[in-house]
Amino acid sequence: MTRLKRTKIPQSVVKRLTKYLTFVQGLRMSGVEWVSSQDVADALGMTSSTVRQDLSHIDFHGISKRGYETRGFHKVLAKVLGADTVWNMIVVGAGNLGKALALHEEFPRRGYNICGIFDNDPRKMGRKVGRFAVQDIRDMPRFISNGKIDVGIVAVPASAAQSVADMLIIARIRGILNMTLTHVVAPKHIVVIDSRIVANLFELSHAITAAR
Amino acid sequence: MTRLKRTKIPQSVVKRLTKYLTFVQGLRMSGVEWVSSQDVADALGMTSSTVRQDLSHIDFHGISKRGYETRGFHKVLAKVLGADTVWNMIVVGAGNLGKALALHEEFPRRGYNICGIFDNDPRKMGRKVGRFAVQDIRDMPRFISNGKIDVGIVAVPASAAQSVADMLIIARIRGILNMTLTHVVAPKHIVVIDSRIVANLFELSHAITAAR
DNA sequence: TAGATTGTTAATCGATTAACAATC
DNA sequence: TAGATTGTTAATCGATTAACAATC
Repeated sequence: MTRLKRTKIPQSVVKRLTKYLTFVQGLRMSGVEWVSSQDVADALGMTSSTVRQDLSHIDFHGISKRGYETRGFHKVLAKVLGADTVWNMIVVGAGNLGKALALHEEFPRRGYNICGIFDNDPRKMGRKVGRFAVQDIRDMPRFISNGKIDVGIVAVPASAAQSVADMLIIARIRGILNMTLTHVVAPKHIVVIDSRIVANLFELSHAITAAR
Repeated sequence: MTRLKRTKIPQSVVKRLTKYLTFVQGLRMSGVEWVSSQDVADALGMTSSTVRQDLSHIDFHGISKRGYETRGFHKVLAKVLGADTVWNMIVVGAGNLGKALALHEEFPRRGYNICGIFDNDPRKMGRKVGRFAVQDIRDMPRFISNGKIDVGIVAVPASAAQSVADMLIIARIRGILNMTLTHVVAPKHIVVIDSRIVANLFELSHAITAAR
């Protein structure tokens, strides 16, 4: 039974672990059984030193001359990232983005189950999004406590982001995926991760502009 | 006329500039005319030192005792991030996520215009996504060169990500927004920014798990 | 065995924070 | 003026890379 290490893994390392997970999963699907730190580094554009240093945060070991067994590698990465368990999520905001996320097959395929979608617009309530009917946001707190919901995805207009986050926090959600541009404030026992697509577009247009 | 500085701005700084832009835009909308580095830091959960250090990369200056004028601050951030110009984008992949992105009002509102959506599935071709008909991916290269397309959003299954990216690269796209989990390889004159929502979910479930 | 590759320590590099003189 | 706040230099902190002994 693989045990997690006590020490906190830096966020920079966690971000790379998500890349390793995807890469190693691909290798397994191709039937590759062993991979070296250099292989990983080459595929993902980094140094083998970084790969080995990152793995030192994890209770998993390679073998000299052979590298890492993909099976165990994949398994431990999934465990460390929480990708080996099932998570219950709700989507708040039934606009185009919220609806798409509620329908995104990739999430349940990976154990991130959508359990409901909420909005505050009465005209949207009851409308079907796949197998879900849009629910009144006022029913959200009860839904969270009844359904053991772990994660709330915030896909509302920026102006409503903080108040929706506050509702989620009061309802004792464990984590928030913030899809809005707004910075969301939360007590530190609640995890907030930003997934701000427009901010990524800013980064992109900056880099294009800056390239000469 | 505001001039951009010569030196390259570190990516860590650029990421924070996107937060400043959103925050300062909100201030302007509320009619606030001046903001101090401490105000920004408090709102976004960082130190005032970081804010001032970040601004040293930019050709914009505050005034002792008053801080920064929001109008100029907003303007220079928009300029540095390329948010003050119009960008032409296409979406590749007409699944739920691709369709939602093609419909996302936030993008054109901010100058990131969707110009078309492509897929390789003949059953999807011709179908309407808002005002767009899904086009054959084989017509993509010509569309890019004819339409002065700057950015390609890759919203296809992970297995197709690299080959789609290669098509975009050959067609001389300037930047790629990668929505898939896969690492995308590109020559260094092509900007690739990852916006991997599932990876953000991994980060989230890791953090929830790691919190004791 | 010989040599490839790990795991870890040490060196380097970069990013964040602290401190403070300049200044409005 | 007095004091708040900038801009920048220096100090600290953390992350990445290099190097190499251990080892399979």
